[in-house]
Amino acid sequence: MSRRPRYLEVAEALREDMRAQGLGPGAPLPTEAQLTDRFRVSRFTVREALRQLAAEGLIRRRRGSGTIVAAAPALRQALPDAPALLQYAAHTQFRLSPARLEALTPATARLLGRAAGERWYHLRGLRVPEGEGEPIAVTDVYIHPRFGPVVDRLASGREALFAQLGRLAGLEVGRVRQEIAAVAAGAADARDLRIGRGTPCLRIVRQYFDTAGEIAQMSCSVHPGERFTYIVDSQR
Amino acid sequence: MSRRPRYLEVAEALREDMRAQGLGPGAPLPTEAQLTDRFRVSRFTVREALRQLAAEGLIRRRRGSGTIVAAAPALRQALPDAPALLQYAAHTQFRLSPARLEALTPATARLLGRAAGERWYHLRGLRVPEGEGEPIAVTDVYIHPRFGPVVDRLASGREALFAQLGRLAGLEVGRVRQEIAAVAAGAADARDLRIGRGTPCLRIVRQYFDTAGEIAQMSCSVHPGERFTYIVDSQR
DNA sequence: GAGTGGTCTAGACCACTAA
DNA sequence: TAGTGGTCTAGACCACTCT
Repeated sequence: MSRRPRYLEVAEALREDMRAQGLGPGAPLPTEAQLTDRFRVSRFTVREALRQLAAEGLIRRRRGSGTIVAAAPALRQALPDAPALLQYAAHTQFRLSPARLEALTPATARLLGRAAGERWYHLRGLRVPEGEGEPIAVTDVYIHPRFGPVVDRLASGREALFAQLGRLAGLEVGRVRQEIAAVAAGAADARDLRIGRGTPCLRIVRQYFDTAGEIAQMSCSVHPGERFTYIVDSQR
Repeated sequence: MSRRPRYLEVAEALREDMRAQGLGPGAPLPTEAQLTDRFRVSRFTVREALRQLAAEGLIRRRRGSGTIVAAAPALRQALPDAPALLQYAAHTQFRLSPARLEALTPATARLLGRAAGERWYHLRGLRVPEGEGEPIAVTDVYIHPRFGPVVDRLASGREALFAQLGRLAGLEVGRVRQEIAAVAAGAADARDLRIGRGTPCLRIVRQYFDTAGEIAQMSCSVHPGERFTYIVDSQR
């Protein structure tokens, strides 16, 4: 068996197919039987691959009817508990600007619930799908000055910034507070996201605290409404 | 084969186990081998059940190590009923239209993740501040037909519909799934909320399940962005 | 080394959809 | 009625964790 699970390779091949052939919403995908033939794998493996794509919101499946490309290829984020939060970067990349120590402007301070003039490391990042596609989010990240020794080693890529901070500075996440609102895209965000000004967006402001209760990082993400859906699943 | 998939029954039995035995975070669950013996099913069925629980965030699995109860999402305290979740609910009222049994339109069915043509009781409500002020949300509520005997006794007021259903029909909420997105206000919603068409809004689609895992109620709320913010506070 | 969960095969029957 | 995806069985080998 190869190092990478077969079903992930099949999923990747299907993603590439949809991209290359420019399949739009509603376009049919091959049936499971056709895929087992094409990839020379069992139905189990094909179904695992399709399950993966369905979980990503890329396809929809209906018994008796078939598999089609989903209406809105939106990224879906599930489960707001911290571990899942760190993992949702799975099929996306985060492109970072260099970090700079800056004073919070009054508007930013109000948004983040801090005092204006506080100094934080600030960087701006764009989250894009692996391969190709429209940006999914633009994020302003603020990192507490006590992490100064490691901020220059934060890298673009798949790993979440908070996970990198944990690895580099031995930080453990304790609590995450999120504030979700609908806003109209501003000028800078609209440009970076390649959308029109005023497009409805989800704005998610997060505050990360370590296990001692000290605030460590804050971020403000803006997601175009049609490219992102936030899902919470809770049990009593 | 029974009408209800075997793996859902296994999942439900395991949920009941965790509840009855009061298993806390980190407590080990039986191994897959033990569960195949106990329930007399194949490993596939056991794994589907465990996959279900993992997707709900109830358990965590690690190869070589075993399956344990997951750290509880801190969200849970906020979820028992909608008013506790929505901070403003204490000072608002909910004005209802009468419930009518209707077939889901294709668009609504897609939004709610159901099949078009399914028949549900439908009512539309407007949440307004006590005293005076602009509406805070407009909500379409869908109630499962099995509650037919009590839907006419649902009343406008401060008590959440789900709480009323619980009181009138002896229903207990088991799981709540919420899907949050940013959308532009449509014509009908804009009129009811007295905002302009295209105004950014938070759309929250909720699915309520009873303790047996059966879906009981669904709702779709639309909040003008500047009148509503959704806050999640999660603790590990 | 023993035991765990992760991946995978080759079958089978079923519920549902669409022609 | 033919074909789809959903469920399920009985096996197998593997990567990983713990002791």
